Amino acid sequence: MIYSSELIKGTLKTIVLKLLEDNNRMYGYEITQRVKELTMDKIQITEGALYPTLHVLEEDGLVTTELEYNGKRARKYYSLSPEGKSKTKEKVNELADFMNTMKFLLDIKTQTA
Amino acid sequence: MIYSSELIKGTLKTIVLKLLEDNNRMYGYEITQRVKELTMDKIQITEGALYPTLHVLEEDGLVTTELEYNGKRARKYYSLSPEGKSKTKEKVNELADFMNTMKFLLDIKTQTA
DNA sequence: CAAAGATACATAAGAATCCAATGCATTGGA
DNA sequence: TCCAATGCATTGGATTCTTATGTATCTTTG
Repeated sequence: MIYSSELIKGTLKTIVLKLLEDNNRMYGYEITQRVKELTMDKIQITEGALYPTLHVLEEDGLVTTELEYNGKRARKYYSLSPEGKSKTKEKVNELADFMNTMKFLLDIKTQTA
Repeated sequence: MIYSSELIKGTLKTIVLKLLEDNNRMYGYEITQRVKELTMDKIQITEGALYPTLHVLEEDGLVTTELEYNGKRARKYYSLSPEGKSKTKEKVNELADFMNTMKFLLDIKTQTA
């Protein structure tokens, strides 16, 4: 099963921030592969979605970047800034809370009609 | 806490379908109030989001409608069609699975670097 | 050694979805 | 009598993702 794309909306930024929190620094392609691997192919982040998101995170000062080379192959490493770290905690907490709320909604069987 | 709007995206349709499954039939305003009440004001569905969603569900044949009057006050009741019922199970299962995946992602603390 | 696939960055046009604002009308209570 | 709540709905705009495309390098395989 691959999740319908609408489900991914709104969670991408939080996923990226969380991965960066856990891994110190990562580059774009690595993020797509890591997510694919961790979710057993259920979530496949496309590059067209990821790169704009990373750029926004950078503009907002939540991540810093370092460009490095493996031979001639460029890699742009992303790391959380101090603001990024606190923002990550916020976003992760919010998403965890949201999921609890959703779980509650989905579990409801009967209603006072 | 009110969830940032991005989080609601992608889950609205499933929430509405699930509520209709549990309650047999509901009208628009009732849905907004029920969600607000069930989530302790954390999820507030705006009418500009709800009505287009309901109309799409109707176009897709997932819900049927009945217009009724309380005095002169019109109420449009929505009910699941047979397709709507099976679609609801699909969507709820998908969302439950997605939430498990997200929970897994958010719980990860250390990574093989 | 040539070709194909994987790695690695990026942008652009369009679709989808939600938000904020607005509008109209009715009902109930202060 | 007036305001808040109820109840429907639409519109313009913003945000966010998808699909498609582009460039280039590295690695593996026939």
